[in-house]
Parts: sequence; structure tokens; C-alpha cells
Amino acid sequence: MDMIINRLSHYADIGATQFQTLSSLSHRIETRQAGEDIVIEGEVVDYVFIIESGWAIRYRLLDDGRRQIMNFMLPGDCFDLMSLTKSASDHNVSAASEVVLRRIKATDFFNAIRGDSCLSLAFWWVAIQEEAILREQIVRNGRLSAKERLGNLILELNRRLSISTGRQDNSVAIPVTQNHLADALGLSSVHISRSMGKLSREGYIAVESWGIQILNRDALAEMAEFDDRYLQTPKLSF
Amino acid sequence: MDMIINRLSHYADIGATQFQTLSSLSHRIETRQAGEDIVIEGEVVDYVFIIESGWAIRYRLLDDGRRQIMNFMLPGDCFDLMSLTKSASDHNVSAASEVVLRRIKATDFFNAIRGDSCLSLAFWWVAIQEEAILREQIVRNGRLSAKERLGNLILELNRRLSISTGRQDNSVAIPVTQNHLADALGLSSVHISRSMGKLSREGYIAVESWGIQILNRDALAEMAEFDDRYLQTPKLSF
DNA sequence: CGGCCCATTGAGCCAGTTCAAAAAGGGTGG
DNA sequence: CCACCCTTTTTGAACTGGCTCAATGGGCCG
Repeated sequence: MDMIINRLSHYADIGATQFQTLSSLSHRIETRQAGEDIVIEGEVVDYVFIIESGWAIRYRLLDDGRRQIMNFMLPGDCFDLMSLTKSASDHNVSAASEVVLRRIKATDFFNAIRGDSCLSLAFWWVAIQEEAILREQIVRNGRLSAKERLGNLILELNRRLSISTGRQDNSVAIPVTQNHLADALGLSSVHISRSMGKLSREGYIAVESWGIQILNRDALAEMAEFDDRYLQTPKLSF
Repeated sequence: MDMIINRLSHYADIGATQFQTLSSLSHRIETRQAGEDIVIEGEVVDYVFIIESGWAIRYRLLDDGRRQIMNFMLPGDCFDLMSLTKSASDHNVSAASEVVLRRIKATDFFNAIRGDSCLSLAFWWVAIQEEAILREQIVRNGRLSAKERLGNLILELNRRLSISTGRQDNSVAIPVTQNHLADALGLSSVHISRSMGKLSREGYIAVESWGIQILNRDALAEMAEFDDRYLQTPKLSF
């Protein structure tokens, strides 16, 4: 709950009232082990999920088993805001690490939001940012080299995590395998390992067992063509 | 105007009232030559644009000149529905062929929509579909081979065009260069030419000067892993 | 007819892949 | 605390899809 509140506070003036509205929504807390499904392709979803901890992935499987991860969903992210329309999902969502979710009936959620223009605005921003993240993924995978892609993704994850924890720091604890990174970046896991080594040898990052330490953010950002403007969302009011 | 109405009719029961509401919105019709900008990165946009004819592209340029096209915008498409938030655009939009646009003040547009639940629903669907198209682009460019990517894109364009013209047919008139296709698919233009030749030699398509004729849709769809469910949006009401 | 833009073709190259094997963790049960 | 197993990461070697560079060909317009 903290995570999502931190995020929303970036977009609008969230106060005790809004906190109250959100936390009083009837919900269920559920845990999924790494690899377990959350939403299956074709399923009609009428829930909104908020990730409390762990990382989830949104992905598609091709006929021959190839997998493309569209994006990572981190603590404080919510989906599917589009579920109001009760349409069949065209992709899967599953837990990439152990994940704890808050599950809220879509109708309840939207009724609560509708009544509070401040919350509406904040979730409107959430949707805009989600789309910006998708666009960024297209650019990353379309025109960057392996080293650039990985560096760029590391910076995005760091930035997003720091928004929802509210703490700026230079590390990214990565609870998923290199295979996940590979399927997100359109590369092979072997090449992720090699690129990780290269970024490390060149002094951009330090690779630890729990994740990554960013050693030289500016140099990394420049090399990886990372510009975090797409994650910055000025606070405005209606 | 026909195009957008055709599209919206797929999502909700658009009638004379809605047509009236949309067409009475004060607007300007503008023409852009191929290559001219429509929205520049960093600019704050407070207009909603509807494409009347021609194709536009949404893209990003990297420091060294590499370009990634995020998606093509076809007649009947509208952008930026997100402009209500008055934030700086994180990408460019420009005309890929000669384009005729209808430009509407964002506030007017949203006020008109707000008052009509049927139109609200229809534009809500437009936004959902836009996001689905972005996700599809990620899968295409992330995990498909050149031949598959091109085939897949051809089918998407055909499908989208047939929704807005209201006429199902097996051709795609392509008003943009192979360079545009290359920058959309994350390939080189040379390789687009080769892949086009291959698709043609293998009997999937016929390449004409004005565009492409789809000769064997089913085989092409299977080969290119194309499943048009993401473009289908059941008609529902609130 | 000449110029320009775009598409096509050929040849060589390279980033990233595949396959395979070894090394490093990280539980779990005895 | 050790022994074992299973998953993940790392490394090596050979291969290949798509790239680059460069030349040729076609269409269209003035």
C-alpha cells in the first residue's frame, strides 16, 4: 500500500482522505510463487491488481515457445486499469518472483475513483505513464545494441523503483533471472550474461548476487541513450 | 470524418447525435507534406488530432541519428487522447506521407465527450486499442524474424485500415517508403527489400507499385504469428 | 532528357545466436 | 555441517541473420 501511495503522490496531492478511500476498498491479498499465472490470455478480468511486493511480467508466448515480455510490473504498479471494459486479455501476466498482490473488484475500484477527482487524476497519470513505458520499450528493443538495452533497462527499473519506494538510491535489487531480462530485451540469456559482464568490466555497474549497483549513472545514461523524462510526470490539478 | 466514425461504430452504438456532436466541434483542417512535423518532442500539446487521410508516424530519434518508429497512425486514428494532462510530449509525430488532419482544442474535445456516455465509451476503446497496438509492436520486434515481422505488420495495417474504411479487402496501399517500414520494424531498409522479395517469391503477397496485395492471408497469418484478436473490440455498453 | 529519390542486388562482415559444458549458488534432508 | 540436486550463470566455439557499403536499376517530375 505504501508503494502505490508514494507513486500517486508524485502525480497529485494525495492526502489522508484519499489514503482512506483506497485502503478501505474491499480487497483480497494473495501470494503467487515465481512462475505462477495471475492473468491468462483470453480470460476476462474484472479485477484491478496492485502489486505489493515482488515483480510480475506481462508477456506473450508464440507457437514455438518463444516468449516476449512486454514489461515488468513492480511494487506499486497496478493493472489492469483497462479492465472496466470486461474484454478478454490478449496476453498473460505471471509472477516473475514471489509476488504479493492486492486484488480489488473493478467496479468497486472505479466507483471509488470516480468520486474523487484527485484520485482520478493520479490514476490517469498512471495510465499515461504505463503507455510511455511501453513506447520506451519499443525504442529500446528496436534500435539499441545489447549493451545499450541492458543499461537502459537497468536505469528504467532503478528510476521506477525509486519513485515507489520514495528513496533515491543507486542500486536495483533484481528478483528475476537473466532469462527474464533476455525475454524482455529480445536477446538470448547467454548474451545477457555477456553484456552484464561487459557493463561491469567497463565500470558502469557492479554485479552482486542480489542485483546491481549503479557506479556511474551519468556515463551509463549517456551510453545507453537513457533520458528519464518519460517517467517524470509533473504534478498538476484539474 | 467517415473514417473515425466507422472506427467508433465498432466500439459503441454511434448514431446521428454522436456524429452531430463530433462534427460540430470547432476545428481546423490542416495539411502536412511528407516529412513535416506535427508534434515535436518537448512540446506541450493541447490539441487532439484526427487523421483524415495519409499516414503519420510517432517516433524517437537517438543521438546518433538512429530512428525508431513506435507506430503508424492511419486515417481515422486520433492522438493525443492523453493531451488533457498538458504534459510535454516525449516523442515526435510527423507526416510519413502527405497527411490531412483535423485539429481540435483538447478542452473542447473532452467537454464534448464527457457529456455523451456513448462517445466516452467509444474513445475509451480507442485508447485501449492504441495500447494493444503498442504491445503488439513489442512482441513483433522482440521475437520475430525479419520475414515474420514484415508479414505481421502488413496484416496489422490491412486489418486496421479495413476497420476504418468499413471495407474488407486484401490489399494495403502503402504511402510510405521502405525506410519507414525499416525504422518501425527495427531493421535496415535493405533487409526490408529482401524480405519483401522473399514474401512475394513464396506466394504470400504480391508487391505492386502502390502497395501490397495479400494473396494467402491464412498462410501469411500463420507464418507471421499474427492473431488479430488484439484489434477486435467487442461492442458493449456501460 | 536529366536529376533525384527509392528500391534492388551483391559481397563481405559482425553482433548476437545456438549448442554444449563447466562453474557457482542455494535449498533440503540426513 | 555435509552431500546432493536443481537452477542459474558463465564461458567457449562455431554459426548465421541481418547489417553495411557500394553499385545498379526504375519511376517520376521538371
